[in-house]
Amino acid sequence: MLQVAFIREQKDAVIAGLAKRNIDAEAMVEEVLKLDEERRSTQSSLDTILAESNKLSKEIGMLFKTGKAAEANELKAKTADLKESSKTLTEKLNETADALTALLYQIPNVPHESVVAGKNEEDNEEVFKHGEIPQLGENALPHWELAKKYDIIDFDLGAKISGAGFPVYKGKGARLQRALIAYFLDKNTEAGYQEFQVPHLINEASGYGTGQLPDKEGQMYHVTADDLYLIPTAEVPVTNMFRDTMLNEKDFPICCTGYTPCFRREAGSYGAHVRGLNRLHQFDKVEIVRIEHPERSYEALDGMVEHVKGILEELKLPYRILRLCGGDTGFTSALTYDFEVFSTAQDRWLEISSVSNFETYQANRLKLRYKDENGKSQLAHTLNGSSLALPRVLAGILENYQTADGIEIPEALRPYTGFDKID
RNA sequence: GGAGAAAUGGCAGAGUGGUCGAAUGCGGCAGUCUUGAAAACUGUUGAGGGUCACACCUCCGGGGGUUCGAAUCCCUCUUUCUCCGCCA
Repeated sequence: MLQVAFIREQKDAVIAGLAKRNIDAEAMVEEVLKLDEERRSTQSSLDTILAESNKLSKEIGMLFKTGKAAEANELKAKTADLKESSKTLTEKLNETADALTALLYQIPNVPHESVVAGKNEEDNEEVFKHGEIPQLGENALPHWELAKKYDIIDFDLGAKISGAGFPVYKGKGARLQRALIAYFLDKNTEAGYQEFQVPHLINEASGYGTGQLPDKEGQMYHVTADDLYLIPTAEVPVTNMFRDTMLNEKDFPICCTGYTPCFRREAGSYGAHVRGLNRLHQFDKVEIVRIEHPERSYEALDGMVEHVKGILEELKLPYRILRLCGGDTGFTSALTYDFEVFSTAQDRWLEISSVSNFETYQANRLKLRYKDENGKSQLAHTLNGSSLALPRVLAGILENYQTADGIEIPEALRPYTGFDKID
């Protein structure tokens, strides 16, 4: 969430920034400032009462110690009023603070200055494009047909044991998937990211920490018996490792990578555009997460973008990079670049990575701070990106590498698959 | 799942109702000494709110309670450890 002090000092910039998301934030911002004002004045009144009450308690203690019980009891009587008003004020303080927090949870991050105003994906800016789109001719098949033809992914079998959106990978399909995971993890660790294996179920506090809760509650699978959520992305457990953490400047940068399955309910998503691997309830993803010094986070974001570019170029997949417009940028993000691979047989771009800088938005919820050179604690910046989301990369490979008699395996993956063709 | 023990500052570890935000040690930082370093010595060193700055308030795993007063007593939750049971 945004810091109240930031809203107070940069009110106009906050409103102008949120306008790029098509949000008229003026009323919310005014309400935040009002609640904050109220919170502080209530706190101050309460402090005065508590100070008085602490003073009396100490005096009572001294009196008892020196054997003046009568005087002590006299003072005791005086504390009753203080107690009553401190109780009332505490209640009011809690109400105000809760209302303030609840409101702050509803305000998304302020977009970076480079982000353009826009409503939806149509307003995103293409900032980079690379690779030749292969000419496959009339007989090119979409990946779900290829999956059937070569018997490498079985959607019906998954539907039988779980439901739609839970594919079963078979044989060379399963092996290709495993190869991609290993390949991505190796690329990431070579680039200096430390590998982690993290829990796939998270508690409520973690959901709040990275911003999935409360606003995306419906997107996650909720295991009610134990009040845990299935992770929608490794971002959640990985970033939450740093919840309630005080870092030193020399700890930066912190670079993590991890492979996890991801679970998303994707309620209400049906139709042709979600066919095959395009949108799933369970999919695999290798994620990179960075914790950065605020002054270097955009440099880090660029570095992450370059890193993902390197992988896609090694896989020789045609791709483009979009800088998301205000309306399409995720709730918690200040700046997001989406990577899309061109899926030849479907004749459309598929999002395969999303690289974001959250600045202090997550860190504020997470209480993820560091000590600056003056010994003052400051919020760190958090970033993350996919490198990469498996199903659509797989779709891209199947479709772009198909030939009349099989699917070629990209050169870079062959050491991992152990075969160079699916046929 | 059953029985018991525990949770204190970056770490270790005192503290069982009243000048305790918390002894002590280690670590960190600054200084003295040294050509420099180490060692030794001296000082300093938790977080949040609040203030121009002080004052002041809150925090001893989380939440609630008792009390004029709680790190200390009670309830509850979570986590860790030991023993038993079950188990990939």
